[in-house]
Amino acid sequence: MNVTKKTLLTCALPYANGPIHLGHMVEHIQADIYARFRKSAGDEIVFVCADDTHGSPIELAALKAGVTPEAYVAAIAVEHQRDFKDFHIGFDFYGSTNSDENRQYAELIYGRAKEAGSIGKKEVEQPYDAKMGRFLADRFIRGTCPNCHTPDQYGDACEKCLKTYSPRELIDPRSAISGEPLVWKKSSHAFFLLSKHAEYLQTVIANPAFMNPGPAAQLGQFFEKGLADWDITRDGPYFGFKIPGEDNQYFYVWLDAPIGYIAATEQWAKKTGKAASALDFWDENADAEVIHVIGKDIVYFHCLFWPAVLKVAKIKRPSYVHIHGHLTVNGEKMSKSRGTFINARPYLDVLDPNYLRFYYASLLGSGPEDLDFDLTTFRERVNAELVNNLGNLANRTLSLLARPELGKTLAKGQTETGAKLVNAALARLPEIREAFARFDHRTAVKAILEIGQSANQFLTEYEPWKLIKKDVEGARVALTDAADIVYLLTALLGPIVPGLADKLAAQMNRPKLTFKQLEGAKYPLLDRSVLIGDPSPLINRLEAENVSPLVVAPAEPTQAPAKPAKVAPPPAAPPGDIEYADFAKLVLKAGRVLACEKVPKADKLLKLSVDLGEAEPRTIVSGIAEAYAPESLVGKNVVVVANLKPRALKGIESRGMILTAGAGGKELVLLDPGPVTPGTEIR
RNA sequence: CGCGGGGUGGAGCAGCCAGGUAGCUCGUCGGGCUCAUAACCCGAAGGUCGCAGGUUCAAAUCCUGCCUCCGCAACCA
Repeated sequence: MNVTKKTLLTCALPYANGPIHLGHMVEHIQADIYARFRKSAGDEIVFVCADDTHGSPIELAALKAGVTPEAYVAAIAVEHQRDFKDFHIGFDFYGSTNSDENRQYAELIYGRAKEAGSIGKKEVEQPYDAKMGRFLADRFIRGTCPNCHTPDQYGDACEKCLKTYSPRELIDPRSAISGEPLVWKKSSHAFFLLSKHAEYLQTVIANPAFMNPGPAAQLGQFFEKGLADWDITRDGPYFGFKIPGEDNQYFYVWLDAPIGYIAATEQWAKKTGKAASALDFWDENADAEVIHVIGKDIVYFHCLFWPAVLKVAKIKRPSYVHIHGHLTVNGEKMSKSRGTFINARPYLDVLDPNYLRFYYASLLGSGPEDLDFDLTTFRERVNAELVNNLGNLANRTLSLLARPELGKTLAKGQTETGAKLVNAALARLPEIREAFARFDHRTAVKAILEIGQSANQFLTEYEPWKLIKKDVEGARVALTDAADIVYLLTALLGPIVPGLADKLAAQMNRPKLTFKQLEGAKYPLLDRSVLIGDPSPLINRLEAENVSPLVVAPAEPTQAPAKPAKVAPPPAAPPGDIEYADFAKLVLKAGRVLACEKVPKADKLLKLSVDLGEAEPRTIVSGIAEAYAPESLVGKNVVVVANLKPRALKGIESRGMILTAGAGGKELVLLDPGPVTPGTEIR
């Protein structure tokens, strides 16, 4: 990646059907750090993003909410932008894929792909709801299982006998939306002929300057199987752009979503006048770089489809795709049922964004590894490194200088020891620059911490708090040298925690430094004739009670999202309190385990026979096999939800649910109702 | 043989791609300092770098095999 050219930087477009969460922030914070660093270094870089607004999930969500899709995504856009702004994400522009600019570029690109012979037509026959006038995805189809004849099963698999099939095999298939019988309808779809570009794509992804070799190797399997052509048509009703020359057909959302990068650039150009058009960056021959920052889940789209589409459309392909890992919370995937799904807004309600920015920066390397958000680690790391090392350095230095004896005045002279201290810090700049430039933010953080430590050591050595009692000028000299390092931190911390860098600069009563200024600089950095300002603690320590509200009480599981395949998993608003009447619906009973065995070919399931004081023992399948050996359960008393709708698991009908406490997997204990008669109701 | 990622002092991680001093945060123990946000500074204890082979003057790092853990997917009502 050539860092001297003007650069366009993008984040993946968040899908406009749910709020921004801390997983999104991993991406946006690391990209923002990169953008701020490049700007501080004097490079020309434009940072854009947009909401991804099209597709069936949004169309149907709007339908359900009783608003137009346009109104639906407009409301989400306001929330998204507020969340990003409050995390200090400094976009130059934040747009929407539902824009005129995006339509124009989508049509342009489609037209050029067609001219280039990369669009094919194919007749496809799909399930159709005649009453609603719409084609149906498998999950919107219900019917009787062709294998076991259980009624009301999904279009692709039976929950009872677990056989998978195609909707065509279903007996009496109906639309889940209207209940109307399914019909099959033919439709002619446009396909992007990806298979024609296999050779080109293989050379693109093999270039280590284009993408990380790990994910590139994973893409290799697609070439082995042969690249599948890509259906880019969706029949109406659909929320998206109509395909030119077609009646009721739209571009598939994944076609126009990345084109949103170009459209957002165009919108930025129009708004600011800083470029004639998006083509200043995106033209095949433009003297510019395009960098995408994406999660490892959407590598396929960005590294295979997208370069091929751009090539046939004669548009510049990205020079670098930076792939990052996902966020885990307490070592596991974020989970609503465990209360570890943390949205951006609830975080902002309780904590300063700089804590999270710093924490992420301290963990982010240049590879695609996941990173973990653990409340204790988060708190300790932020306290030790940001608050104690750096924040406290600034505070102890400035508050001494602000004492009446010194009167906020800096020393005039220079010292050898000061020169040594400051020049040693300046000598680290090339390494810090290189780290930021390859998104290796944690290496930069480490170097910055070492600079902070050097100044703390310096203060311990010269003890200005002692000197001030007998040699006021000596104290002033030592503190002035330390303050040079504090001032230097305004530049180094700027990309990572911009809010704190600004605050620090204000306390020093002068503008914050840029990387560019720093790179030509030598000791002394401070203009000695300017007084410092009023010091105060830069940022407070995090106590356990500050962070504990982040992990909320487990929310009730929402309806299972069938196929979450988009950029952003859509978190629904957590339900509030329930009525007593809802609780009263539950029938909880004590049961005794009569027999227990492992379910074959299932790691987590045990099949139990439980006496509930009824005529027959119940068969219950429970996901506790990792925590309990089957034989250890026989004779135990357990708490059972007795009136849960029966459900087939691995082909066995489970009639009830056994209650446990704990995170799941191995960390899980059975609730014990005590020595009561089987069948005793629990209230 | 499904795909992928790990196994480094008590905990969590970096170092591995470009072999040559085992590093960081927390914790433990001892000391210093007392300006600062119970902070800062110094020192100590503690590691067969999962196991076994191989390459090499030299392996945490490269190669081979094995063990093991964790994600994803299929079963957590």
